[in-house]
This record gives sequence, structure tokens and C-alpha cells, in this order.
Amino acid sequence: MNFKRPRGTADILPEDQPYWGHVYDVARNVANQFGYRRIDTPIFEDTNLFERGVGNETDIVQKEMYSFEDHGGDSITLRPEGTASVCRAYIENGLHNLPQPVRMYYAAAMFRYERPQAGRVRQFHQFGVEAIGDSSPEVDAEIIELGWKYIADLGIKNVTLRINSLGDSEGREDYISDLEKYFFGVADRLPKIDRDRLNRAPLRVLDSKAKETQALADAAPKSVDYISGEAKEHWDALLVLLDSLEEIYPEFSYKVDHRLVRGLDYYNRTVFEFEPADAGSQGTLIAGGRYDPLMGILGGQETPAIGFAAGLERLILELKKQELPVNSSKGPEIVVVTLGDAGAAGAALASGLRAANVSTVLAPKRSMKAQMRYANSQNAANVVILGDREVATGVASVKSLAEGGGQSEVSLDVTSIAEHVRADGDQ
RNA sequence: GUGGGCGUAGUGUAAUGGUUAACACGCUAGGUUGUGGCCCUGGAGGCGAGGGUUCAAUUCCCUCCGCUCACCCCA
Repeated sequence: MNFKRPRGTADILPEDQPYWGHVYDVARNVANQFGYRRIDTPIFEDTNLFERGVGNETDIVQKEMYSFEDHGGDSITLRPEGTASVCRAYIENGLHNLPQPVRMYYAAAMFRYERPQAGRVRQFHQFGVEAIGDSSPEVDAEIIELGWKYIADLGIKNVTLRINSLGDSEGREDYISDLEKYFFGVADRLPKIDRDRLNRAPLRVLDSKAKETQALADAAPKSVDYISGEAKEHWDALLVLLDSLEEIYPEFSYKVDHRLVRGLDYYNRTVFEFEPADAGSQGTLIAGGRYDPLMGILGGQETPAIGFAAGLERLILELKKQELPVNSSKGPEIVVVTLGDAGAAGAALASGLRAANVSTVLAPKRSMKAQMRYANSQNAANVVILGDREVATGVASVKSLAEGGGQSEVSLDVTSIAEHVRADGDQ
């Protein structure tokens, strides 16, 4: 029986790497543009961190965590998301002593035990950003702008932004109780799955996928009508900032969606999602929001914060769906082809070229035709042909594999060959 | 956890209750003496596993496993 990769994991083969390079490169560039600095946290953490931070009642904690006991008897969990870890690191390393807000990003693997389907796997990757230590709506707008810029810089089109405000804990109780009242009033028209939800997580009835429910949800009480005071001012100010973003980025637009809620416990006020217009069922590309309560929940001092997470697998799916070009990886500058007894000389030449920082690959020791085919298949720029004759005369044949490329005789030494291919490549 | 679809070379497909299971791409060896792509000719490589029906199963039936899509939930 052959070994197979665990369910929900992927081998990212060389041919797919250009896509990954693209999403990582653009993430790094965009983060830098906005002044976000990279943070890496451990791939596993104390299980309690996620139970507390993500919320004990969430599905993530209830049934999706990869948890195990280590040899010391501690309960360890492979991280299912990044925000809790970043906040833990903020508290543990005393980052509140830095000028606030602290802007950080990460790009890393996450783990959730779920049934795989399109756009969802067990080991997946997120690019996430967090702005910690500032409650102003300008920061909300900045995070949203960053998310938008990321998608735009990737080249992805037709993405919509939906946004909502959950308000603060005060207004939320009234809201939820009115919402329950409303849905209980029409419970006989809800599918049974949503009647169950109503008891379990009333907010989630709002974003139900059932058509019958959606119509009822549209007419349900809206959370933005229940927010007041600072939360209300914050929300109004944010909408003004988003309006001005619409002027700066011609493609950018947002839609207030009263049915948008988020699954994680720690969100308050602003929540948002970027989604392709023709999204599949697991189509959310980026999701985020404000999580002012989280620092306190984790035992730190109350610190406002907001962030988002982008699903890299989903972004790549969308890049492919929209058939967007990514830079394909380049082949080596030189493939060394050897004949007869020149094998050792060829290996030495290849090493010398690499030492001189010319990417060089030795062709497999086969017939010349096979070696030439190999060089071609590797997208090599040039081949250096080295047989007994060249070794004897000290002059190698260097051939360009480009369409209509020529062949030259070049003195058989690393410097001459390196100069020759560099001059050639510069043209 | 629940439900649907699907398992034939590395990949994508085809056919068949009965001889060597086909095609394309890919891989590999050649197409005269030391020159790639295009073209031509060879070669290697496969019926997911187990059980049942049958004289005979890749084909029909069952179980399992795997993949996939959807629900739940979420990036």
C-alpha cells in the first residue's frame, strides 16, 4: 500500500508555485505599503488560547481543532486561525509599549479538521493583518482599503465588499432579543435548520443559505438600528471614509449588508467580507472585523483592534478561474551538455559557473539529443557543449536556445562563459 | 457529523461478461558520424481493495477505502 497525503492536505508542486509566489509577494508588498510589519507565531499553541480567544461555543473549538497532548502532558493545538496568537504575542511581548497602533501581518498555515470541499481544506493558508491599539474608524477604513488593494494588486476582478456593524455589547443584547422575537414570530415559515439555529445562534439565521429564510431575514431588525453612542458615531464616520475610498479607487465599492454576521465570538462593531461576484459556496476571499473585546478576554488590558484574514487557497482558485497570468518560474541560465569523457570537466564547469552566480544545471548523462531535449524542457537560456574536442582545444560551444538563437565559440573558462551569457541575456 | 456524484497508465479520456484493455498528452529510446523545439518510429506504465454471482468479472451485485461536490461551518 502506497502512502497518501492526509485528507484535506495538498502537495504544492513546482508547477503551482508561481501562484503561491504571487499571493505571497503581493501580500508582502501591500503590507509594506501600508506600514504593516511581519510577525510569525508558533504553529501550535496552548489549547486554552483558542478555547478562550476563538470562543468555546464556536464550531472551530467544538469540533475543528487539531488538539493533542504532548509528552509533558500539556494540551497543544495546531492553530485554527491567526488572530488569537497575534494577540497573545502582543500581550506576552509587551507590544503595548510600542507606539500605537501596532500594525502587523502574517502569512502562514492554519489547521481545521473539516470535511474538504471546493475552497476548503484542512491545512490552509492565510494572509492576515492586524492593527492593534487604535479604536478610530480611520483604522477600520485602512484595513478595508488594505484588503481591497491586495485583491486589486493580485489582479482579481469583480469582487464585492459587504460590510455591517454588530455594535457593542450593550446594544447587542437588545438587538438579539428583538431579532429572536422577530424570527420566533415567523418560525413556522423557517426551514427546520433555521429553527435550530434560532435556538443555538440567532444571529446566524440572518446569513442562512435557505431562500425562504433570506426573504424573512431581509425584513428582520437590523443591527445598525440598535447601535448608539460611540459605536454609532464610529459607524457613521466609517461610511464617510469608505465613500472617499470609492473616489480614490475607481473599482472600489461597498454594500452595507444587514445580514452579514461573523462566526467568531470576538467580533464587535465593524465586520466585512470580500467575495467574488460569482462566488461558490465557500467563496469568501477575505473576512475580518473589529475585535475590541479580545485582548481583555485573553487577559491583557483592554485594547481595541481590527484585522482581516485572506484565504490564499481561495485567492489562487480565483486567480485560476479568472485565468490571470502569474510569472512562471524561469529556467536555468545554462545547461551543460557533455560528451565522451568530458563528464568530469562538465561537472567542474557547472560548479564553477554556480560559484560565479550563474544558474547552471548539468544535463543527465545520455545521448546528445537527449541532453539537448532535456535542456529545452528545462527552459534553459543556453547550453554549453563540452566534448573531448572542447576540452582539448579549450574552446566551448555556447548555444542560445532562444528562437533563432545562435551558437558561439567561447574560451573554456568560467569567466568568459559567464560574461558571454550575461551579455546575451542583457540584449 | 449528514447527503449526492465518481474511482480504467503520471494526466485527460474510450471500449468490453471471454485472446496482447484503446487513444491523446507526458516519460523514455531512436530517426547514421557531436546540436533542442516540429515531425516519424519503438519502449515502459493501468482496471482503488476485498467479497459474491458466473465455466469466465475491469465489466453485474455488496462492503470497505479514496476522491469530489454540497450541507453544517468557515478563509
